[in-house]
Amino acid sequence: MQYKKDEVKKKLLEAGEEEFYLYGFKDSSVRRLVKAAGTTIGNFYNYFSNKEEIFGEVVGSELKQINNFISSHEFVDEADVLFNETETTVWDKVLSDSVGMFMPVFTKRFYILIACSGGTAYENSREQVLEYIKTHFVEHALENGSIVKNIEDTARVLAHEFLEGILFIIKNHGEGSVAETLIKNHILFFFMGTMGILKGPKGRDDV
Amino acid sequence: MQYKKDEVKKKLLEAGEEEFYLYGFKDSSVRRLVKAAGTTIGNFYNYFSNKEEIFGEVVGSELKQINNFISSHEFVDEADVLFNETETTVWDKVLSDSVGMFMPVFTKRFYILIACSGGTAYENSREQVLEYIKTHFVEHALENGSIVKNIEDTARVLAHEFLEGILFIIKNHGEGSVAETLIKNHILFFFMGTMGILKGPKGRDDV
Amino acid sequence: MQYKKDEVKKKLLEAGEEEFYLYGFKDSSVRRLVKAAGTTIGNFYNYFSNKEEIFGEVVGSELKQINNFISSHEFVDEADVLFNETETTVWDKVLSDSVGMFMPVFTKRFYILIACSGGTAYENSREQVLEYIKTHFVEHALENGSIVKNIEDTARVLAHEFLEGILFIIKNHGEGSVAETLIKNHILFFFMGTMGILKGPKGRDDV
Amino acid sequence: MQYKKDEVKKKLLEAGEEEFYLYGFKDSSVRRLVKAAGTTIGNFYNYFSNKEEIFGEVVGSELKQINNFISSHEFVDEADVLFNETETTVWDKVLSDSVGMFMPVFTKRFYILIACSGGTAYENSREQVLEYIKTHFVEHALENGSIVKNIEDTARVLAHEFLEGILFIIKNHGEGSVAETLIKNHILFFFMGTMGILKGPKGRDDV
DNA sequence: AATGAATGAGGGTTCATTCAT
DNA sequence: AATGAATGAACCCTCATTCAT
Repeated sequence: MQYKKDEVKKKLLEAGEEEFYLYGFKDSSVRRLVKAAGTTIGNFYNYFSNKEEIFGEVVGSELKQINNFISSHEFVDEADVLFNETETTVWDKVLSDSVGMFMPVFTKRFYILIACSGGTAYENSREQVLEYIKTHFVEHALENGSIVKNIEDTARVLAHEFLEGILFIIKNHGEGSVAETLIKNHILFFFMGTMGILKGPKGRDDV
Repeated sequence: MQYKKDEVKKKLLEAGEEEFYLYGFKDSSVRRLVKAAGTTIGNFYNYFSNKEEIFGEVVGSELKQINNFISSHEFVDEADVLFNETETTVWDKVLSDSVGMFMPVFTKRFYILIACSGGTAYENSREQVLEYIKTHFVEHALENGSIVKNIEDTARVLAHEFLEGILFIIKNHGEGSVAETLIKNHILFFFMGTMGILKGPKGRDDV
Repeated sequence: MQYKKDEVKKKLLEAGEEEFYLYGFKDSSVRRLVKAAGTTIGNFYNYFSNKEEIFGEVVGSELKQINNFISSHEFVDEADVLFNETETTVWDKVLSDSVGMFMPVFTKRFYILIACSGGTAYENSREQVLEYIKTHFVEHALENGSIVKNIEDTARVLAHEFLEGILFIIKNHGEGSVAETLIKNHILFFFMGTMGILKGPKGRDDV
Repeated sequence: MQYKKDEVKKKLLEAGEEEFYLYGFKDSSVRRLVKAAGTTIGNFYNYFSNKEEIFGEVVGSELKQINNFISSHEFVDEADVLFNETETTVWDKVLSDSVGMFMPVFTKRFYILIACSGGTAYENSREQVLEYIKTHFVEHALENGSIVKNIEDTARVLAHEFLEGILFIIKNHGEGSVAETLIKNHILFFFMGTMGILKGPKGRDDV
């Protein structure tokens, strides 16, 4: 009976993904999960030693991908291009070229990792991503000599906002082309706003 | 009236506030709540007929305040001033004058009402506030002849982002003067970004 | 504030009567009772030391009355008249004359004592009344030389039936004139049936 | 299927039968029930989704049997024979022949269904059976031109009495041969009494 | 006398997890 | 590998009763 082993595990992971996505880890139910996967509670524990473990397997690869992404500095490099580009009309074009690079990160499982991991060992992932966004935002902000008060705290707020925008888009528009457009708008908005409050109104240096 | 009635009810409400704030309504525990309040389960039900009722008493006045605020159109009027002000240097001043008006709304209990009410009759509050923000954002956007794609969906994303920014500030900075500064920055950021993507780069109409 | 003491107690007893009548002792609620009486839980315990005590005061006098009735042999004497009357056409008249004598016993509180006392010290009242009915039924039955099998057990069944008929009438028709008619019919039915199975079909001795 | 599944379910149903029989549905306790069945609360909910479900499984087949019985009109046909038989000496013989037909209906679970179902979806069963008995009683009564006052109400009283007699026999004598004798006597008593008050004393029409 | 706050046991039910089969 | 029965703690809530005021 074991020849379908991988398939069962796959179904459990898929059902787990949906379960955690819909209810969050805390309010997820193993009973409901296994029912959706078409197997039984007992068998569930042949594949995972507890509820947290399957959560880890659902989001684990996502976490690696994020870490890879972060350490590759791809995003930072793109941001550099935008920040250093004074001619804002170019932004739209640059974004269109590079947003496709970010999209593979912004998946349903990314959403689960960040927004549904409360009560697990992964619940600090959000904080890590937040810190990453904030750090690079602050770096650029300081480089550009912002005169904004509470720059550190404001950076955290904006980082949070940025992240929440992404999560909202994933949640409501999945991973399709509409999502891509919205994320492009979102990033554009974010840079516009950032430029605005860091460099001053109109995004110019002369203020 | 018994000797400690008001005091105990106050303690219960405070403990409830903290409980709902930390765990959300769904994952809150009456046992933990009453323990924190220094009383017993049985006594809890002398003050509230069920868990949802105490939640209602914690956030009820908040909801009224929000509704008053929304129907007063104060925020909309302020937004009008900002949107119609082409000289962006004025924005900072206008905001400094008016942000104090919004602050009384942005309380911890506002946070609970919006972010911790899942499972209660109040869980649609978030959607209402979101809709309110979106509606007025879209109105102005359309007035200003935006060329952004998916304006409706983008509006929802931005509305969500705006709300999340506020909630984040409340969660991390309470209701003090730092919070006020952050909210000012946040709103400024939001308008800068909005102007940017609606009117085009540099906030000008000529693009 | 004590000048209305008796009145409060009276209201409690009335509310108790209704409470026990509607829900029975076990499922009765002191909270509901005191609410109906227009007073408070605390005050209730100034008048009665516990739930069973008020039950006792509601049905106590009833119990005495029944005991008086039983020891007075009024019912037995009437039954004698009927049993010894071979001309059954007279029964109706005899009953009409004597049923008024029984009616004061068949009150709402009698119903409560017999049918709603489960869980109290009074729950054996039913058994006592049953025994009383059975004893006098059996006495007459033996006197009349019944040939029925299991006369003792049958007597208990019939006694129970008789009692349940009375209780049903009280419950559904109160203590008015309709109730009186029904009780008359009921007793007539009971004697007819008793005569039938004890003396044989047609109530004659020759079978 | 697990090794003890059927056995445990059987024990639960037996314990449930006893629990409902002793305390009625409302005052029954799942904790007590599972203790008597030798299992745990948690396990109970592996077999039944709630307290009412096990009640349904205890009495469900009984309800079907009653409905079958009622719709088969067996009882009515037997009653016809008795009512139309003027020679009452035959009654005893007729009853002896037919009472065995009713016995399978008069079980402990029938008792539970009728007398212990308060608070469940089955609590109207008593009323249905009562109505059934009353209807057929009234039919015959009207056919025979009774002169009894309040025939409708009296019919309900007698129906109630009849039913209570049966329940009492089940409660006190189980389902054995003694019960059969008592039920025979009970039905005989019932017909004797009915004939008596409907047709007049001595069961004749000439009064 | 009157108030109602306080207590804690018990109500039905859900849960993740263990383990015998 | 697969099944689902078994466990017990925890969930929200109701109850009769006590006692400080």
